[in-house]
Amino acid sequence: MSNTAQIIVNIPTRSITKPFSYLIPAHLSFADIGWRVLVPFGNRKVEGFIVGLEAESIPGLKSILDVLDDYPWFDNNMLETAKWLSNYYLCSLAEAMRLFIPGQSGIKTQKAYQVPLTLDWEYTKALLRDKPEEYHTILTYIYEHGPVTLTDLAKRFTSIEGMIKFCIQHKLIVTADTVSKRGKANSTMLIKLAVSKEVAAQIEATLPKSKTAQRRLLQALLPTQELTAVQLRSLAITQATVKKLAEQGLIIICSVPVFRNSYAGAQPKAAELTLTTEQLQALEQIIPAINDSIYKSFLIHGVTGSGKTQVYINAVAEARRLDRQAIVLVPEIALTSQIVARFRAAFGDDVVVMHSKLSVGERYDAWRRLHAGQAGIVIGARSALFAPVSQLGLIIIDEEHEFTYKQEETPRYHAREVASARAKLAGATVLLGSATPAIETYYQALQGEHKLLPMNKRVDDIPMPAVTIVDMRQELAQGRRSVISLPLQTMLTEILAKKEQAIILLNRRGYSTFVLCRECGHVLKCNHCDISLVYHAPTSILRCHYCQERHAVPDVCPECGSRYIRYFGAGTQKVEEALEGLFPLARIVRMDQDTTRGKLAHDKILAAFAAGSYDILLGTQMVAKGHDIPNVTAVGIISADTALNLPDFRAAEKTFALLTQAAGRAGRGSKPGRVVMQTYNPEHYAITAGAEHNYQEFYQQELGFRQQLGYPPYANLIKVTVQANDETIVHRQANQLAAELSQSLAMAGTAIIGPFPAAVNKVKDIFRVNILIKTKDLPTITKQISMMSMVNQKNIIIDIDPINVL
DNA sequence: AGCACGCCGACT
DNA sequence: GTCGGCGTGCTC
Repeated sequence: MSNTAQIIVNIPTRSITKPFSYLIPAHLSFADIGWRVLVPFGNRKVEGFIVGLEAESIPGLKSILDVLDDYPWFDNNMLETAKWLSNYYLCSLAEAMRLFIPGQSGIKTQKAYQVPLTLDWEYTKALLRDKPEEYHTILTYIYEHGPVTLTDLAKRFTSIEGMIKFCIQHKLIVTADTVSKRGKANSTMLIKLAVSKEVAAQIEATLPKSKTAQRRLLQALLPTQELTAVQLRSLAITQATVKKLAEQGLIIICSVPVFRNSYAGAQPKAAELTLTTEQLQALEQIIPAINDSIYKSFLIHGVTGSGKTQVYINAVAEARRLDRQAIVLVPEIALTSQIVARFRAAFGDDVVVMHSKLSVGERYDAWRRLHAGQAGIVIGARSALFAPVSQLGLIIIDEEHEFTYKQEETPRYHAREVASARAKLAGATVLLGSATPAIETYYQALQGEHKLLPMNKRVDDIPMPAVTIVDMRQELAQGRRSVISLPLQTMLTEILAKKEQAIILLNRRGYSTFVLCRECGHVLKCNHCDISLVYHAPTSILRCHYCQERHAVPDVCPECGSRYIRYFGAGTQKVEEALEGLFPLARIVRMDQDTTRGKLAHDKILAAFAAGSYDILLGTQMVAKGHDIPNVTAVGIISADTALNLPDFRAAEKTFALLTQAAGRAGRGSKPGRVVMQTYNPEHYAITAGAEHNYQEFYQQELGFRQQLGYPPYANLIKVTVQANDETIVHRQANQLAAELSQSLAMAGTAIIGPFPAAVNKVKDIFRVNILIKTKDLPTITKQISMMSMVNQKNIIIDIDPINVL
């Protein structure tokens, strides 16, 4: 008999790594590995996850207080995935397991106090003699009302802090936190016939005429043998009648969970599409793999508009046919309503959509539907990867190169890596899709880690748009200083005349990107961050895009007192102004973080644009994603090298992906598309290859660069960031750490680079210094690091496979 | 994460 | 001589 459980307590800290042992009380003897429980921990009650059982009991153990669900939350696959994650990304098992819990924890704890039963009131009176009257009043209140929450006390009395502290110190009150389970299931009544149809019919016939309600209920039950609460209400049958029949043993009253579903409503099945040859060829490879139930990974390298979504849908249909579940990851749910709509059209209520706007309750319901097998497909951002699907058959990652798949807070996992780990453990298929695969992914595909499935043709053989590169240095040489070059202006004039539409991309919001004093060269910077302030025109205010702080525009330069303060660099607002000047009759709509505050703002703007209410859509990278508007025949890229100038090794990759994606928006209908790219680096391979839609060319160039500098895929990176609010301390600590690392990680194929200050040296008054580790043997190095004391230091961030090294 | 224990500065 | 600062260590 195992009566002891090993439990990971759900506390968000790296310093608790080992499980704790608790007794399993007799009434909870069913509790097994994977269950979520409530345990006493110190003087608190916390959530815990059972990860092991052992037979012998150690004396003095505390007991599990309760279970949090009526089934084990973690199955073996989820537990093993969490272990893998904690091991690979150097986080605690608790931090990894929390990812699988909606809202990170299944309980809500409220601080509460009560008076101990053994309290000596005479002694207390003496103790409180020279204290304010309030002390006694509050103590009496706590005594009379049992455990009283801190919020309740704060509402009723003023300045309770000192009193609480005093009482705890003298043991007049003790903490007795109140714990409530989160995301309780809503349930509804369901009544079932407890006897056979024949018997019921017989009884119904013999019932006295006066019992009309009971007879009606039995009659109603005869055809289906069960009725829901809603049906009972429509039959006007009361609770009393139901109770009567239940007492006679004719019916059973059950409670069944109901699920909140903000996407409810059956959708019509989409018409079967005729697949292209390339789609069929891809599916010929994918479908057998799903049937095999052995891990296999595919990379669909498909140009924009080649019909990847249809391949996803058919693959998911196959998994569902085999009664296996599918996880579909998209970079950002708000920007991908089209793919969600297509899945819902094809699979109706079998689809569960996860997004950040769902309440914790809705999230719980979605999770429960998946767990109960009531839904088989989950679509969402990277967190959907942790859905409780027990029959995992397929994981799809759309636009796999997107940086949003990397979580930028601990645990700093990459969805692609976790997907492959979870799929390996489940014997599932992974399907990655992109027009511009990440260099690492494509490299792995060529090494045979992913089966490569090329899709080079657009659906209906629509040609790729023709791209013109405009050298902005030449524009300037010809005396043109506008942010809109002559070729771009010409293109826009032409398409406006034809009543076609255009998208303009500029990866910077605001009006101007920096504000400079022409007298002394001083650039206005944020007080809390080491970054220049951005001028926002409509409000005439300077804003920091890192800490969001607003500053008034100074009349004179704070350095030299000069009045020559000028705005430089173009943001979306400035381009909007320029476009309005050039095309006063054109209807222009701007889409960036500043205009998409609301819940469905993206969708609204895109829908209005798609419906033809605007001629030009202008915005940041969000205009380049997830839509398909046939009347868009022109795309203008104001500054193709915005991302290129970042001092990061992925700058070229990011630029190439964005250019390709933006260009792909043009000419999706019957009319051919055109693209104008403005740049100061017209000969850079990210730009030239982007203009030619030539991934291979870009890949070869970029791979050479990566090899030369020993960057991924030729080595793995680990970024160690030291943070502190004192610049000298940060540097001292970083230097010390770098020395320590060079010593303990000294081996061939591993190099320590830095410390060097982060590109934005200070954010919100915190200084950051990075140390970069390059290694060809990641498992050994992570193991070494995991034994160092720095893994427990909270001002040190360890980022395995960082997405940037800034 | 909390919370207690513990060792050094400014106050009745 | 005490109140209180936050460094260190523990929680089954």
